[in-house]
Amino acid sequence: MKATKRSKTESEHCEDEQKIMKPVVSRFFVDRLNDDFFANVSCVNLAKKILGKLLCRRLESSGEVLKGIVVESESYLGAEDVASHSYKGKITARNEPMFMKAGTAYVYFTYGMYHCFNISSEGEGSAVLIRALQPIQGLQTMESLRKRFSKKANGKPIKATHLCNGPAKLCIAFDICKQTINKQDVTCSDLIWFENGFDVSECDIVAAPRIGISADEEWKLKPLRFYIKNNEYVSVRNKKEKIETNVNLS
DNA sequence: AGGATGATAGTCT
DNA sequence: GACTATCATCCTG
Repeated sequence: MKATKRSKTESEHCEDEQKIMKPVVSRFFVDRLNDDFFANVSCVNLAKKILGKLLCRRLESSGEVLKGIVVESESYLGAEDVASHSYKGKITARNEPMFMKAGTAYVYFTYGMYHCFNISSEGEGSAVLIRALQPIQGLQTMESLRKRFSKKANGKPIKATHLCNGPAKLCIAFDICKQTINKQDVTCSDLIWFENGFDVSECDIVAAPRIGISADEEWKLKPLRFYIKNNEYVSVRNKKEKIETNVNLS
């Protein structure tokens, strides 16, 4: 295993970020998903069709591009969704990106130390939470970012299946934080974007209840979580799903 | 392989 | 002051 060259503190990292304005290399974006992909699609359908697509992240410090296949997502709807930050149509400083143009990144901070990454969608206050990725490019950097975060620094390697199998884990592995990524437009940002990856047929999409919802019984059970059937990279907590209902796309 | 628990601070009431 | 769209760690088996 090669040694990592990253050893910057958080503050140095942020300084670099402001200094470095690297030219955008067009070949990065040949397969980028644009407004055609994000607009005019319901939140639920966006959550489904983003499965198999590539989440791409260019690190400001090194210019390295990390990539991972989206294998798990969740829909958070607008005013009617008890589990959504936009419940009752409330707009706050935090959830503002949920109300912005479809394709806007919504990064929020939770549990005192973690970030979660969403994409706003059509539908007032709706967004899609990216819950898990199958990493395909830059795994070594992802691993060092994960290890840097959990300062414990026991040298144990992290298995590829455990690198991005959770909403906060993928944010750590992709260096996604509120300060740099929140409100980025993924259709034109050079820090974060999506690319065409693999077409996932409808019969390979599983719908299930969302994770970590404690509020309302009805909304807790709604099948608004989607993942690629039998994929090894979905978040660990949910491999014990008992009910796997195939979804009808249309 | 899986259950229990503590960490830790932004956000909202 | 209460509650997190969670995770790493420390157990048990």
